[in-house]
Amino acid sequence: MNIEEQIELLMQGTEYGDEDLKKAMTAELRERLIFAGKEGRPLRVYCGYDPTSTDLHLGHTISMRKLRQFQDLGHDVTFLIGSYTALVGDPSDKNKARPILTEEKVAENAETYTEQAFRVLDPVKTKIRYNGEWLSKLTLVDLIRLGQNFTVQQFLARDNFANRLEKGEPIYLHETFYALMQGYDAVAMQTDIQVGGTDQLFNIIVAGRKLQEALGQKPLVGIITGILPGTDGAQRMSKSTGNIVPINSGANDMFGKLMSVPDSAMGIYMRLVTRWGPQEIEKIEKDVDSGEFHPRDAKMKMAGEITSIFYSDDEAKAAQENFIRTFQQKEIPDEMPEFDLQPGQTIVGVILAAKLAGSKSKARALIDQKGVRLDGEVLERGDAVFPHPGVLQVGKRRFLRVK
RNA sequence: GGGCAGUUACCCAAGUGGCCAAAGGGGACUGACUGUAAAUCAGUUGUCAGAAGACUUCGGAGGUUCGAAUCCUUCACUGCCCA
Repeated sequence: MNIEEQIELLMQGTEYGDEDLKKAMTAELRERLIFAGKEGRPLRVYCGYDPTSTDLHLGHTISMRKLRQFQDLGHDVTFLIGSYTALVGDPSDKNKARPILTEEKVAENAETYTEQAFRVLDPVKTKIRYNGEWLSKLTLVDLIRLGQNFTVQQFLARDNFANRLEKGEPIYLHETFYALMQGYDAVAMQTDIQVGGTDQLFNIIVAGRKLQEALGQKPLVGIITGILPGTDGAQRMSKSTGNIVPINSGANDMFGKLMSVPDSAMGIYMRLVTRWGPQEIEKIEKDVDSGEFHPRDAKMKMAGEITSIFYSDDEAKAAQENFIRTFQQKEIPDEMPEFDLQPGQTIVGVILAAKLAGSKSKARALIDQKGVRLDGEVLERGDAVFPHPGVLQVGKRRFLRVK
């Protein structure tokens, strides 16, 4: 791959919110790549992760995909665990202050986090470091010196702070430390390239670069990846909005969730999550536009590609077949949870016991709405004794084999 | 430290003594339509009861009243202004 092709790939799916900034970063990236080629030294690339949760979803993997692209091009990638920054809680992606985690919890989370991350990254080529390594050594004086590089106005200009200020919501002082700490990470690792989401724009472009410059280093190049919308296609994928595609919930589930993503979000999913490069993606989009490729089939291809990143190719293929059978041909899926019927148990009782509804009222409502079927027959009376063993379907996608 | 305002269901938000299980919106769920897409239409959304109805809920605790989300006291939390 020549330099321009590398740049095209590495800038795929980036989002700077400002053309000039993007141009500047592209130019600096080019400069670095040329430099690296001449010196014969790989670029030092990192992305930081706060192990605040352990259930990773597709949104978490975007920056990992980007790191992987650097890895595949032979660069030196560090997976930085924000053991110390997690203690503060990043204000960037929330409009509320985050609860502070304990050190034990952070260590515990880090383990499951990296294990999942290595489905995207190359484990052999990845360095893992913890930012507590250097942040724990900073003294109050050091912190004050770091703080001298920034003004309060710069912080207040950030979207999430400005919003909260306007809405009259609290902004805690310690939240402003976060950017300083992250900027110092870049200094401590003598970073060439830092990868992060648009929510990290300030932390990367302002804090990291400024501190490096102040401390006599060449300011890093920020690769700012776009935000992945959730399965609703609109809001950012996040656990609290409930629109996530978890990476650990099985191939069938992943495939199905990806198929439920609106068409409008396909482009960004392809750019941010798949292993495909710019040419492949453009071809798919062109064929869909011209009507040669049915959007549904394009989405299936995408869902298959993504599923096979996290599971084996065979599992991905099986998930696709299962999807076609269940939803396109309306047959029952080959795998579903099982339930042992107790004598005398009512229909509502079974739904409740199998946790297909949260309360009796909800279960009754589902039955009233004709949302409950047994072997394809709509069940009318919830209080009746469960008629006979069979496949119970609640809503469109929940199945239960009652024995 | 002082003054003022606020805290309502998953979220936003109306409600200022009975007609309040609590308007409206969002979200979620179900059905129709479909490509399990989007859009659209109809419905559901505290718990229990087959219906009538009963019970628990409006930041926490206590009180006034026949009756409180609404009034009083107190505590906690948040914001704004002043220092």
